[in-house]
This record gives sequence, structure tokens and C-alpha cells, in this order.
Amino acid sequence: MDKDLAVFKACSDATRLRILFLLTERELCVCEIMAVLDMPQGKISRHLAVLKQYGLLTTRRDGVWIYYALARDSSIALKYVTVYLVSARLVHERVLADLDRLRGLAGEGKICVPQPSMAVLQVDDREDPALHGQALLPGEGR
Amino acid sequence: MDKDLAVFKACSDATRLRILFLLTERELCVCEIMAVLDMPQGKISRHLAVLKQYGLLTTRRDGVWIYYALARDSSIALKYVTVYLVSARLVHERVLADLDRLRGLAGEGKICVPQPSMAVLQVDDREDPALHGQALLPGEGR
DNA sequence: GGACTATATCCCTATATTCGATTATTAGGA
DNA sequence: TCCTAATAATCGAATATAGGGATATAGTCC
Repeated sequence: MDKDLAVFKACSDATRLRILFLLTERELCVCEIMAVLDMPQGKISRHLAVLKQYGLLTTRRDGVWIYYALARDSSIALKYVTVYLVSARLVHERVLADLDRLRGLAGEGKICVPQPSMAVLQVDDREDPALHGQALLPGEGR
Repeated sequence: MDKDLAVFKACSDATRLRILFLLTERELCVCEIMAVLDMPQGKISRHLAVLKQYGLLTTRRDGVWIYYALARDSSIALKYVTVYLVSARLVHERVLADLDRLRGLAGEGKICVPQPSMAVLQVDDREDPALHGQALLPGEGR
């Protein structure tokens, strides 16, 4: 139960929740999250560390950049939180704005220029992904 | 998004999470929860107030007793948390022990003697209730 | 090696959360 | 009306968490 509790603790902060929503789109490096949320680097980095420590994120280093992605199957709660994130991402105004800003970043050279990430969310939003089928995250085939 | 955030804050405490698991069984009064968790009254009452304030619980007064029950449809996050609770309740040792203790209470006169609650969880545990069908809470027909 | 960039970590302060202990409130019964 | 049981609310102390600012680390390129 402790792992599940950790998942809820991780989600109980507005900044971390926004980060999690962003990561339903694709894996991201710190500088991208900084740019989208318009927050100082230390703050983003700290929250990412918390999320990773609680088992919600995995990291992958690619040169200078460190990519964060949603972890999978690390606990029961995370499974349902992930389904929640995918379901709610198109509902909340603030999340929609964040996702728009994220898409507007690519290739404009505003910040760092990370590797282009090809992953795209493969969810069929016409159905409720939570109740009628497993929600898909980037890189996950059906 | 604030309502969803409140749900996660509500779940980010071990005691409150245990209470929520207990409430998947049926509505409960404070004294029952006290007895099952073996915690002082003030503590239980305080956590119940938090859960109610965050929109996860509803209350019903019946004479001296106040019954707490899981709220429904108060936010997107609560919907998924409820599905999580119903799915995980039979997995975690501690939750199983709590539920056993709860069932062992009835009619033994150990504590207060609340109205017998008839509601029983109507979940078909052979299926994954989260992904293949809506989980049912007490009093909810299919 | 030196400069530069992306990221992590540390220190410190402000704020929030949790808890035990106590007191207040409310309803029911003698 | 007084008493009792169930529940809520308050207070103060201890702890946890979040934030800004500064510094440290680790790759990359020259």
C-alpha cells in the first residue's frame, strides 16, 4: 500500500500534476517543461526528482539532456492515475493550454533543442479510454 | 483541475487512504472506523472532515451517529480513485486486515451499535472492474 | 583543458500538515 | 432538566513540504 500512497503524494501538488499531464504527450526533458510551465529550473528539477523517487517517472539520458517519461506498472495506483491523466487531459483548461504551449515549442529554438521525439499519444478519444479499453501512452501499441 | 488536485491531496495520507478503503465496503460511522483502525476519535474525525471538505465523502445523520460514505461524480479524479479503491482493496494485506476487522465488529457490542447497514459491495471480482466495467459501490445497481 | 549548457543539489525561510490533548456541540434517554 | 454517548472543533508543538537563490555536477564542443 505504501507504493500506492507514494503515488497519491506525488500527485498532490499542482506543479507535479501539470508535469504529469505534459508527460502523457511524450517524454520530455527538463528545459521543455521549464519553458511550458514558465518556472525556474531548480523548481522543475526538484519536482521531477520527487516524481521519480515515488516511482512515477523513469529517466533516460541522451547527451546533455535527461528525458523523463511516465513509468508503467510500478504500482496499482499508478495504473489508475495514468488512465486518469489520459482521460482528463482534454478536459481541464489549464492542461489544454499547457499542451498547446508544448506543441508550439518544437523547432523554434526558444530553448534547448532536444532530439525530436516521435512518440504521439495513440488514444482514441472518441471513447472513454478508462472504462472501455486500456489507455495508451506514447510508444505503447495496441 | 483544482477539484482533482484536492482528491489526490485527500488520498495522500495513510490513515485517510485506509478510511477510503473501508468505505468501499459500506457507509460507516466514526466509532466503527475508530474501532477498526484503533485510533483516537479526534484523529479519525479530523481526517473525515478533510475527506469531506475535499469532496470525497458525503454524510448522513441518523440520531447520534453520523454516517460517512464515498461521494460519487464530484470530480473526474474521484471517479478513477474509486475504481482504484475497489480494485486494490483485495490486494493489500493491510486493507484486507482492516476489512476483516470491520466485518468482525457487527453485533459484538464492542463499541457503539449503529444501524445495521445492508449495503454490500456488488463487484464481480473475477473481472478487472476498472478496465472492463464500471466498478460498483454499495447501493449502486448494475 | 576551458567554456558552455543542461541538470541536480544545497541552504534557508515560509508555509502547510499532522498529531495529542482538551474542550465544545449535539442528540437521546432517564 | 441533567446525564451520557457520539462527534466536532480548537490549541500548541513537531514535522514535512515548497520555494527562491546560489552552487555543484556532468556532458559537449572547441
